[in-house]
Amino acid sequence: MIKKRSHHCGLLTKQEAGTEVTLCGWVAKRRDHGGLIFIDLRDRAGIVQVVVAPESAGEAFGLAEDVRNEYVLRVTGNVRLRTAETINTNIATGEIEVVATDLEVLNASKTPPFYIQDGVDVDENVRLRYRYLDLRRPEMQKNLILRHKVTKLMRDYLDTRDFIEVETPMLTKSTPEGARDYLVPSRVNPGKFYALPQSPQIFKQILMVAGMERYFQIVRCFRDEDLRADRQPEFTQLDIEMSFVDAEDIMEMMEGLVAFIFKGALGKDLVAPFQRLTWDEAMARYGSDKPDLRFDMELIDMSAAIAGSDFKVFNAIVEAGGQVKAINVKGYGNIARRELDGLVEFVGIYGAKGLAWIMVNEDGSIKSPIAKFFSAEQLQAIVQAGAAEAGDLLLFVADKPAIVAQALGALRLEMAKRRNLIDEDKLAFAWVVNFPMFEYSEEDKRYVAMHHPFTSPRDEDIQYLATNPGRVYAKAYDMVLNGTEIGGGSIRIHRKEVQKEVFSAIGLSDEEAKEKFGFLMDAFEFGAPPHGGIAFGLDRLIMIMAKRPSIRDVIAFPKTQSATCLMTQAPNDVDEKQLRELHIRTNVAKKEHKE
RNA sequence: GGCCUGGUAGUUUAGUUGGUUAGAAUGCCGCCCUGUCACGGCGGAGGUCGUCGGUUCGAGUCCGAUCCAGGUCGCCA
Repeated sequence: MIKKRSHHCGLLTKQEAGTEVTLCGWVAKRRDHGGLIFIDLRDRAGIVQVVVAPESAGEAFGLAEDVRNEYVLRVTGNVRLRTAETINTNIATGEIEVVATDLEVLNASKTPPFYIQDGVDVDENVRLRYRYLDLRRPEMQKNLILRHKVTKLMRDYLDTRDFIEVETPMLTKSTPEGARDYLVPSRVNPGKFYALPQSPQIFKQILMVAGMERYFQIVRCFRDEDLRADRQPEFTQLDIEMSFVDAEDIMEMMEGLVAFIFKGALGKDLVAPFQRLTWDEAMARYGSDKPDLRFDMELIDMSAAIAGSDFKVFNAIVEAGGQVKAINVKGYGNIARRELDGLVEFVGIYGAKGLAWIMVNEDGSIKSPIAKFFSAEQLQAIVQAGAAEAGDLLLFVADKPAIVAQALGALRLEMAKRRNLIDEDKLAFAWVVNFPMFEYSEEDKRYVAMHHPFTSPRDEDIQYLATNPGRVYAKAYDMVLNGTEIGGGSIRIHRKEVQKEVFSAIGLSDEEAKEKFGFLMDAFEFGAPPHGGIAFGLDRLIMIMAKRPSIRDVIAFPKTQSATCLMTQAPNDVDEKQLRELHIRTNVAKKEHKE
């Protein structure tokens, strides 16, 4: 007799012993002893052992003999306590088993290309092609469930604080400033294109003008740029905007949100407020605007210690406005020469032309190819500045400040990994505040907005907008967790004059500004409230919470590094007819690539 | 666009200075097995060595090109 599912496999306990249950799930494993068959049956909740024996199961036994991995079964049977010798402590339901009385094969399955279990080491090609099997693995299901929990907690937290979730358009206007847009041709407007949003930035600001006061949206965003472990062409943001607040109000609200999420989803208590670092300080001490604060190894400025030496290389760089900085890799004075050569190459990736080193031997003597350029006193000063003790290794980069920061910042992370200094259980939150408003683009020969051009300059810096954009700092803040930027936002400009000055500072003429953002400028003339907000990268946040190395593991159907989907084969060729309707002709030779 | 790593049975992989029939584990198939949970025993099938071209008497191995995946620099307001 066919019965409806009564329980989940993974949730059965000793409580159910002696009762009849009906389970539905997939065959994780079959162990056939000839006259007795064990089936590990798996559903979303977990695994339970089903025992099929001729004396209790009758005709079900015959069916069980032909069952294979990943067959879909419905099993009715009686829950029984296992005898002491047969208890399996490795699974949650190991103290019980289900003695089948009836079994129905709901569907057969081909032999899967890989094991449906955790910790499998399978090529990403195969995992992505058979994503539905990859997602059937418990750890992947756990990731998606965690993601669901987090977005629910976000909605709960924001709802109780009077935020309104509003949807903004997916088909919107291209704004070439910033990342490349994904474009969508318009059939009814020949030759014209929509852009998929890089973020709902302008819409959420307009929602503030509209008087929503507190807005949020869990929203897909699109950027047509190269992919990374933590970058996908479509990704999800928790987008937030508030009126009548300052930066502190927003940061405080977001600390509360993050604490609520970590408590609710992982049971972890966070200590707020988080550490605050100015951008200048973060760059100086860690060489990064998203420092990993789970370990120390700060960058040390050696300019004073090396002053007056005979080392022409260092002197020339300092005279040209450069820096000499170092990190102290504790206890690594015994590094192999070969590895040291590798480090020179490593910093080269980031534009550093060299890497100098000083080892402090166990007897306190110095070993270094640059030691000869310094007097004994100078060497002593360098060792002291670097707080180097016997057995330590000092690594120096001398270059323009940006390159020193980049190279030494990356080297700091690399050495921490090699020295195993990173506590994977640690959660190091911080705010990086006071970003520069602009950075100079060598490529475009002009200043560009570091955050985005709607970010408000600090009040005291507005006076320099026209004369010296380089010294203007912004009311911008990033939330950093374990060296990853998980959120970034700012107080916005709500006055038209200031917005105009900012546009002009980045070389945007009145006409261009009007053409690109005229509707925003117009809106600002109708009582725009002071406002600000933030956007969190949901994928990155979940990635860290799930302790995964890539956001691909927390996105159900991610793209490969070349932005394709191995399961659906997107993107693909389309019919001539479709292109004609869209008034589009490509200049790519047919069948030139891809098969 | 640059640099780096990898591509060998379904899967994970070994493969030496180029040399006979490309080896293992696991999975799969068949037979046996009533307390296993990485079940066990016996037997078996399964490979265009990513693709194309070149060097060579001979290429999984060397060279060139190319495709795919991953990492990374640039890029990502």
